Amino acid sequence: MKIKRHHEQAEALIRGTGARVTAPRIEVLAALLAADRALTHQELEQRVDRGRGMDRVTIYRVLEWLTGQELAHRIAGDDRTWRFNAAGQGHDGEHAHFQCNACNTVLCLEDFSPSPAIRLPKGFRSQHVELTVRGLCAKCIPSVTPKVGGTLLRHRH
Amino acid sequence: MKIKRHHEQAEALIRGTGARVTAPRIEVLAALLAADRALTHQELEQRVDRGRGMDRVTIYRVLEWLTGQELAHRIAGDDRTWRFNAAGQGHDGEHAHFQCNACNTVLCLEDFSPSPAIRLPKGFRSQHVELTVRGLCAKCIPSVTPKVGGTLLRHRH
DNA sequence: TCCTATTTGCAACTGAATTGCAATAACTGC
DNA sequence: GCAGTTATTGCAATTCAGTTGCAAATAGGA
Repeated sequence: MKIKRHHEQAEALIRGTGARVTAPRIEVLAALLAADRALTHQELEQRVDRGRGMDRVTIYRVLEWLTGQELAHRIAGDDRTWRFNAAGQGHDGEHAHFQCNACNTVLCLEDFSPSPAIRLPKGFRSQHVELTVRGLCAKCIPSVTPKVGGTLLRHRH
Repeated sequence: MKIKRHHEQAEALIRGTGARVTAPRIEVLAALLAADRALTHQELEQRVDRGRGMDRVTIYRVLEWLTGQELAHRIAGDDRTWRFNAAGQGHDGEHAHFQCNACNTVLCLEDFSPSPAIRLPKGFRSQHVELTVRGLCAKCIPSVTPKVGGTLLRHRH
């Protein structure tokens, strides 16, 4: 059973940090591990709040903690809400994100090739390069595709 | 006088859209044109609110309008606040952004070379590619540089 | 100068995220 | 296994960016 495995994996990862192993931490991380895309706090609340009444704030704090432990990534989307993603699933290091312009779904893409050389202003230091592709996901294309075809959607910046 | 020129330029740009030429629109756009980096709503409020009592909401609405007219870009930073940038200053089309991990300053970088080929999942469509470099700006490097040197700062994702 | 649709100002509201503090429960050592 | 300590959690209140509704003001055409 898959769900079970994610719980176990989550527990192991958390235990590995040396910090306390608690139900909220396990459940939140397991939910992230089980997801095939980045989840918002709200989505996590729904997936985790079954049975047990876990507080909203606890989820926020767990996510903050997971991010600090590098067990999760926090992604800033275009709609002012954070999205989270389990780390260590082949998505370590530099990688790109995709965000759908219609439903705002975010997911991680393959690691991308050495970033094109970008010239920074004098005295600046680069620490991390992020590449975000915006567009339409498979689910949303039908809903915006024109009847005849050919029209290009205008995009936001 | 530089400031004056930005006002005139702003007025011309706005007039060019065919819509009404109003003081708030001119002042906000002029402030964006005068800036060497992307400005938050708050920063704009400070720069524009001199003398005249321009409402917060008006600035929001002007920015929304400018963005719609493609006279400005809206950039999602890592701190849940929008930043705005006058368009048409050689920063049209695909370009990269830099955001400082310490002070959150955002600025536009040179247009970047054809985006590295990213494989999207089946059925997805790409509309816009964004590249963001995170790191430290010239002003913030002194404040975080270790005494002896060599330590690498851990970076957020 | 007058008219009308577009903009602006004001006030109230939303929704995500944060903070303070008391209550709870993991781990430690016995 | 049990008590003690300290990290976590739950709850309530708060912040902060951004949004909405509506009446008052005003740009630009007649």
